[in-house]
Amino acid sequence: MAVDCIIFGFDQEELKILLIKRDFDPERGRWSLMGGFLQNQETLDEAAIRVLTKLTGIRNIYMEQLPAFSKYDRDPVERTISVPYYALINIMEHSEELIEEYSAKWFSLRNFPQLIFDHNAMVEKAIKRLRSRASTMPIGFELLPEKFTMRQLRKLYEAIWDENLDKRNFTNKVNAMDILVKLEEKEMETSKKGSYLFTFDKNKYDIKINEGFQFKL
Amino acid sequence: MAVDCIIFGFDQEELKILLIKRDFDPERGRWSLMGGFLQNQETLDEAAIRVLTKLTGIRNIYMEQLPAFSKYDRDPVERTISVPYYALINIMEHSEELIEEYSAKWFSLRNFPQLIFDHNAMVEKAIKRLRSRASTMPIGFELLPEKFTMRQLRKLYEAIWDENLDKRNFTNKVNAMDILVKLEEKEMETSKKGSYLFTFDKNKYDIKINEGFQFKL
DNA sequence: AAAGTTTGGTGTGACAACTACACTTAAAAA
DNA sequence: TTTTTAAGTGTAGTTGTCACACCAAACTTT
Repeated sequence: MAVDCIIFGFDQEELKILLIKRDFDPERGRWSLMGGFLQNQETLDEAAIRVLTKLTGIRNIYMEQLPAFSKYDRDPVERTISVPYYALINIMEHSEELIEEYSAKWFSLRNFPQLIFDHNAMVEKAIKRLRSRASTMPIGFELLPEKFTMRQLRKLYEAIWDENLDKRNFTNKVNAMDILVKLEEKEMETSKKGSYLFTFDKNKYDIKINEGFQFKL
Repeated sequence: MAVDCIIFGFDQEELKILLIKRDFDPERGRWSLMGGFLQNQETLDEAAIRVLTKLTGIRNIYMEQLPAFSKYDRDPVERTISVPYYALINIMEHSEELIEEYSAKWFSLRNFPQLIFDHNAMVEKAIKRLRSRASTMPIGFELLPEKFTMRQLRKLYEAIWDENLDKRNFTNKVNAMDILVKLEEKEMETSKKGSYLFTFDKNKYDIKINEGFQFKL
């Protein structure tokens, strides 16, 4: 039993995945998802957390289990059933050292290499799941820094769904949900005028959920 | 590695699950889900199909995998990771003989016994998944006979979501999707006037899906 | 044969949500 | 001072959703 992690990040207005270059057999030298075998007394979730932290150095990563891949010859060495997890991280927080240690690299989702075994299929499934989850759960914020602009948020959703979104409608929808806090602070990098920063108010969100609110984008 | 099946049926305007009374150890005599161990060269899906057919006698059962249960001591005998599958069957088609062979019984979802291990949690997860799937995919028909009345369809969704639905709005919504065929035939059991029978037009549905249609109830 | 009972079948108006769409503002750069 | 760039904002038209009530058909009862 193994777990494999599809690690998503968001940078340069693009979705990225973190892949490792294998320096071990089989398939040494090829690109693959970061994975690991299930250990004694460990749940699958725990194994995934272990693998994720090992590669990124981050704790408390958002992740979700996907359906298992179980074809008996999917791994040529020995029968391995792999449970994929997709994970969302703030790409700025990962540890450069660890990434180097594992010869890992961020790839744009639009253009990444062929992976070993059935890992490409796992990535496909992960994207699909991410797309549908992002519509109904506030998981997008996991991919952004603590403070973010409306533009970043919109570009993120455009990247996830691979479609353009109307600026005003998007802002209106997000504001209508009333789960963000608009800060005094402005971000001055991407424009001369500067744009206000927001944070996700998890507390307020939880309260609203209890009152029957439903996230929807 | 094992699979466990949450088998749903619909009868008497109620959702039911099919449970077996174990005549083997451990937990002999208690109620549980029907399950089985993964065999050589078999995928998890194939294992689930095998288990489902063994108990119901039906082939081509709709089923979907749920996240694995992997606590290391969930099974007291030996470490077993179990992948639950929920399945939807037309309750009229199951084989009475097989059910007897396995001392299986249909229970109302509103009132079924404590199950072994973590099986109750599996049922919980299955219900949740069924509820959300039923909103966006035409899987309800799997629980009904080939020909069904509007009332049956509505009562089914009322049972799945555990809420009352307005008769006219439901009919309007379903008709607006235009994926059912209204037959000449009437069903005369439940009313004096008789009510028209419908079938799900899978073909038409597939065509509409390709054109961008999205099932929604 | 008339009245009663039961379930089937149908339409509309009010309200909410969604979509398309364009100009002004702030600040830095030229 | 002008130009450039992205930020920020509102509305009208349309579509979808929801609440809601009566007549029809056929059998049962008296």
